[in-house]
Amino acid sequence: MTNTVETEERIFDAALVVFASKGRDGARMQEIADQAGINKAMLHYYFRSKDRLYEAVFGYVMKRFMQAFAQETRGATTFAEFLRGFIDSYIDALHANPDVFRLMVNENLSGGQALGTHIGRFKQAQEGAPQLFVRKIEAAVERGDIRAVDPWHTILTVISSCIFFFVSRPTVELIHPDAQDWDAFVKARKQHIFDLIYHGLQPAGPHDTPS
Amino acid sequence: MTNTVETEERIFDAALVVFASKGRDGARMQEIADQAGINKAMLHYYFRSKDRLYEAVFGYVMKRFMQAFAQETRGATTFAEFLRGFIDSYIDALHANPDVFRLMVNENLSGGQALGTHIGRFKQAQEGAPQLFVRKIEAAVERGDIRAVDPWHTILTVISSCIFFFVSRPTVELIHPDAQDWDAFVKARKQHIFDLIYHGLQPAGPHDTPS
DNA sequence: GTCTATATCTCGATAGAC
DNA sequence: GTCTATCGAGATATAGAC
Repeated sequence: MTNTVETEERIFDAALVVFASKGRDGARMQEIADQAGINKAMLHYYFRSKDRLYEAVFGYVMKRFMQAFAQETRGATTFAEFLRGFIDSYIDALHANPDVFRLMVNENLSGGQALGTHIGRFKQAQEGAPQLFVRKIEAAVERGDIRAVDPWHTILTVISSCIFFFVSRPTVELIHPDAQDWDAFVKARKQHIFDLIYHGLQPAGPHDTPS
Repeated sequence: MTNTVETEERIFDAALVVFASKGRDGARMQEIADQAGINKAMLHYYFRSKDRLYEAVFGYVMKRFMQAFAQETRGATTFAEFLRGFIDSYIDALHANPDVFRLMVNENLSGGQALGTHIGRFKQAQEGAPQLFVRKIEAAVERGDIRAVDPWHTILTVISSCIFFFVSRPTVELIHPDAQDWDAFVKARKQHIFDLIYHGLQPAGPHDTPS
């Protein structure tokens, strides 16, 4: 009777949070219902089963994951601008919706069987796939802007540096001195990652670093 | 009657694998028993409950995690040697026992409440803690061997680069062209991480990179 | 569409024979 | 110490009133 779309979204958002934290098997339907502020029976009314709910949420996660790659960095003229734009928008996406990426990691930890279906489109996606990043690096190498590095390993290192501290946030907050103010920490981390990677890619010899 | 130590170890190893994959709540005692090749009742005979079994396994994981930091790199004279030694031994530890680190990540994803107990010793551990790494960086900065960087962010970036590809192995194998031969990939990744980070830390101006 | 009540099954844990 | 059998709590899922 009441707004059906809104309830479905509430369920969906709640499910994302719980699945991201506990995983497909560890999640409890009751906890999802509580988090959504509705009754347990509604979960089955909107999504038939726990598995179907998970599949729906995971499909959304894969879409967001691909979009995070495709963030608009085409305005960039120099490689430095491109790299900064990529890191900034990728971390912004993580900061705005960390559970999207936590769920991806959780799925990987438990074997990643749900990946198979979605990863196909991922590989052949026109723009926005890792291929875009790889081509940018290869072009910059040819131009002599950066050293000759393996582009696949490079993108993996960038992604790792961007995602991992969100995934292990509890440990980071316990160990890292500055992580109490999380927003400030995230901002500082953006700067650090760009700075370190950009320097790491510079050709040997004298060079300046963009701010 | 038969070798009690061996059975306990079998259970322990099996529990590590299953907990690392499914997490504390997602893991099933039946699956652990199957993996260990023994009966379900034995789990409760050796460890009273699922929670106690988890605590035992997680305590072991924390110990190994700390030890991975403390890998012997004191023979290193130059900063380059130290960095390479750290990356190599850290990735070796991961390669030999990936589930140790997967469980750590899983615990973090589900809130990391089990961390509190163990992280205390971790912070005040004499040698082998991140502090060792941080001091090495600070010393190298003072000597002018490397640029002035935030040591905490730097170690976090190194650790991220070393751990993350193990954690998301299923995705990496699907996307990354060279990851089919995992052992070779791990070896190549060691080299890449050292190369990129080391260059990233070099002072601006002419410099050579150790092989 | 939303709730209560309940059916059905799975899982953690125990009892007891050997 | 190791197994089989089973109990009881808690989970998913459904039925049915409103």
